[in-house]
Amino acid sequence: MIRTRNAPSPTGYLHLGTIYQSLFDKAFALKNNGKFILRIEDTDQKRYTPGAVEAIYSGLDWVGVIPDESPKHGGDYGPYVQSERLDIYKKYAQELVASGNAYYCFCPTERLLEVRKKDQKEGRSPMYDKHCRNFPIDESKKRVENGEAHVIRMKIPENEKIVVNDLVRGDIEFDPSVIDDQVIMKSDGYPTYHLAVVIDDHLMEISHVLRGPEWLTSFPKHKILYDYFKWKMPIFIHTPLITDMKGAKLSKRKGHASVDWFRRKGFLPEAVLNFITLLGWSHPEGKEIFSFDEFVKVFDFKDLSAVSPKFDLVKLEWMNGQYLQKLSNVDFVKKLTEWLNYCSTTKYQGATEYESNWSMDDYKLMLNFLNSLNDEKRLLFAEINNQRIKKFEDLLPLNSFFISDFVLDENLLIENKSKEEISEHLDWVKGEIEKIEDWELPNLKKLEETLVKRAGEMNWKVGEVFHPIRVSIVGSTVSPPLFESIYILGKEKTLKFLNL
RNA sequence: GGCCCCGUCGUCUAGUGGUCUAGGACAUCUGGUUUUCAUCCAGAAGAUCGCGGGUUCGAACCCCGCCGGGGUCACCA
Repeated sequence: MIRTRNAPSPTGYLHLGTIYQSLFDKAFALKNNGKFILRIEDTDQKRYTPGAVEAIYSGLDWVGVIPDESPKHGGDYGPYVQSERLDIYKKYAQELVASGNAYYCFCPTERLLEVRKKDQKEGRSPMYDKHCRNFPIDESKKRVENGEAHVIRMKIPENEKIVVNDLVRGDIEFDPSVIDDQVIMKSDGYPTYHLAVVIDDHLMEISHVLRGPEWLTSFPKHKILYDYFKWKMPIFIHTPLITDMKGAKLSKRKGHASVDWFRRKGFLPEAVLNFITLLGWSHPEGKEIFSFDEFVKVFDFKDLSAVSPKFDLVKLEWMNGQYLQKLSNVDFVKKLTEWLNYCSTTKYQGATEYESNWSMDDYKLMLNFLNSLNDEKRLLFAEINNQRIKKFEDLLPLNSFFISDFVLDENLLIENKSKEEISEHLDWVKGEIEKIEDWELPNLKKLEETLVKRAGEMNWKVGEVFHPIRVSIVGSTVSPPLFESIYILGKEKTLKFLNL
């Protein structure tokens, strides 16, 4: 039975890396008729953030990577929250102490700090000096019973090379002298990651462990623990580390470490998923755009690369644009409305403030505007915008005239003509628009054709005829198709703006 | 600094000893379509396969050294 898992800790917003790993986990499980498990690793009470668990569910929901087992979805291997499994860890830790593979350590923090400082001063890697390692067990037990503060450390076997295996990297060898006698039980009775993962992955019968490359260095500790327990190890795969364009960890400042950042920018979850799928993996046929279902069919853990890819936002934008274009107008409107709703009713979840050219009012204004339109106009709005934007957030500069006023720049309007010429021209257009009784698109398109002819008669370039109309109505030289926009805007408003 | 991982166009990558004068995609540039902006179409430029040694008739692909980048050295995960 294939069982994969992802085990985020609830320490804040949902990190991109979490959905990156979950997507591979889910795909591999789906392909092999297995299960994808979500476990919450909340053994660090100090870093626990309320709401973080909800953020994990909501982000996973958004991209459609749904766990088969989790605290929320249930399952036969629970509890799926580590803080509810304390008794289990305690039992196994004591087993380790009893078998002589772990020991009580009473060193106070100050001493640990001193040892560390000395190591650094003398140019060594800071490591615990095993001060308590060989205390007689009876004596240690007595001290514990007397309530003395203590932790439990695992013993790293001396003089024995530790070899671990990673599916994509092969065997990796570690010298035991560089491995610390790791604390596995903290003084507060919580286990550390190292003990908890090993126990949980075993008890939950995880067959493949996919995790970030930052775990590579502590991998031997986990292997030793598996050996101590005489448990069969799952297959391990360490993913590539997604970096920013400079090659460093994804920047919290720029925001794109947070899944919610992408959601708020107006990226489609399918596009985000598709894009990160291509980081450290490539389609056997070289395809770039494909559905998650198709991905599931061809994906295998062993095809993952070990290289750390840089996250190219520009390419994501291109891909999102491709997805946006392929949407039907109905779906475009639906997803846009959902997005506006989301942005106007939720708070950003990320490490920093969210920066946007949209104000909270803009979201609401745009939503109201869309709702005020009839179906035909709403669909037309989608039609004229869907190939002009890369993400929903790009909609505002192009369409702000629909929802807010602007200050007209006369120079922009007149350009190389005279004020009189432009004014006369605009008056003529205004007159023609006033004449339109049935405010239907074909009638406006007719006017458009007339305008093209009129350009010839006036000896103006075609563009010169449309330019002033666009500027006076839109307030900018750039807009979606003019007459479609005018149609959506309505006769009244159009007439109001058509002035010099 | 020790240890570990990684190293093909600016970026994501294909490539597993001869078919590589290294392929694709994004970005860039040029041209075309076009009433703006886009889209779309056509084309161009861009990689001495990190460097140096081997092995081999032959290496981007195998071996060694170096260099560079990243990760990690907690009672955080």
